[in-house]
Amino acid sequence: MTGIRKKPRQQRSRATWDAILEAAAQLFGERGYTGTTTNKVAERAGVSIGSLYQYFPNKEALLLALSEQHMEHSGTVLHAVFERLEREHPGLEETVARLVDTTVELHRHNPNMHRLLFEQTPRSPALMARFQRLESLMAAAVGAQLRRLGIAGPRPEARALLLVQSLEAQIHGAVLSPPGGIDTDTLVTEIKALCVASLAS
Amino acid sequence: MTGIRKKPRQQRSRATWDAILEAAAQLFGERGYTGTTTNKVAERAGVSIGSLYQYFPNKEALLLALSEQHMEHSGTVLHAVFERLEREHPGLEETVARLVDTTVELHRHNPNMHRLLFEQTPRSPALMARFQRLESLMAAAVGAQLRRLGIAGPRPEARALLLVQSLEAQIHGAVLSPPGGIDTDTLVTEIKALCVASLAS
DNA sequence: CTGAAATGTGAGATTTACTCGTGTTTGCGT
DNA sequence: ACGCAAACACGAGTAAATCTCACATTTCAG
Repeated sequence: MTGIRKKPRQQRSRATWDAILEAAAQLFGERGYTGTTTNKVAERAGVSIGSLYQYFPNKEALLLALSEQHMEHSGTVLHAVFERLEREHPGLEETVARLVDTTVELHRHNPNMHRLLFEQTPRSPALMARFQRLESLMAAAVGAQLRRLGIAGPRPEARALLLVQSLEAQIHGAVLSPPGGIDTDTLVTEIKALCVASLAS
Repeated sequence: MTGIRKKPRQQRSRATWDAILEAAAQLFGERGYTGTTTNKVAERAGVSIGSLYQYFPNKEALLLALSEQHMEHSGTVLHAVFERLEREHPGLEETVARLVDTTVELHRHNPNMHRLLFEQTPRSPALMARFQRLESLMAAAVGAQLRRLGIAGPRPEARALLLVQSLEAQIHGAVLSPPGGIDTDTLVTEIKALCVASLAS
């Protein structure tokens, strides 16, 4: 049901594993999740359908593996930003700006994958669990920044979690569903302003 | 592709129409969207599979019809709240409190339907369009409140839209995915506080 | 070289969304 | 009351997709 059926032990199988995921990423991006069939994924990857099911127990497992890669990347990038914040101790405005800007970049970098994971996909419990885990990590890091800036308030964890959820939703909307009449940059500026205002007691 | 294939003209057919949607709501709630089959929906509704497809051109149409009902209800409730705000002109804090509380109630009222529409479902273009339309209406109404309170800022539409997205995400998370260690009421209180702070210039 | 484990194969079993030809009920003009 | 056209209901059957399984091929340690 979840994740991977068998881990590759030889390079040969690692290659087919990669080929399958690469083909899945391409086809999901081109035709959407429901629009791609496992047979077509196997075909484009140049392997038999049997090989696909040797490594991924079902279609959703392909999506989960892709989400794993994507979230790992996002986690790494954000981790670097938080480390730099710990080193340089910038003020509130600069801190918010850096976090918002990198999150915007993460959304801009591969919009298809983002749309795939957060819009076109039936969010299974497994996928939701992965997402919430990343959200928790982010909230913890944001909470640390709030404490550093002395604006953690009476409930640091709650405040941090809400900020993470808010920014995620706002940035996702601003980058991926640019609404009529307002351009993305305007929205990003306003996002930063609102966030700073809500914290500057 | 979209919506309804044939509108009922006799009471008899109206009854089967209702039975089908009721069965769909139950099964979607119990087994999720991908976990329920149209055949099972027809079976539980006590009608033949042919009858189902007489009224709903495909599986997704069931979901769309359900979302229609749900959003119509939400729209009505929120419309009433905004009308009352126009009449009574409460201050910022009270305005935010009323909007947050009713949104929380809407989420609490039928969590399964909410989860269904916003988590378990592949968000088709049709569904996304409906959702964004509701979001736009909300943003317009919130914008009017901001102007009334004299806190619209330089870009009222942008600010209103961001507030709507933020509140939706935060409340959705607080009510439907109560995170470990923090209870819903604490989160709701903090949501109001953050929202008011971000607007009290 | 050899055998066992790992990897690869693809026909087909199973499931599911959806169609279509046919039968039944309802409303209505006469 | 009668008949008839339109609305409604039916369910076996079709096409297409997911996933299995019995067997073939490759790799590699000893």
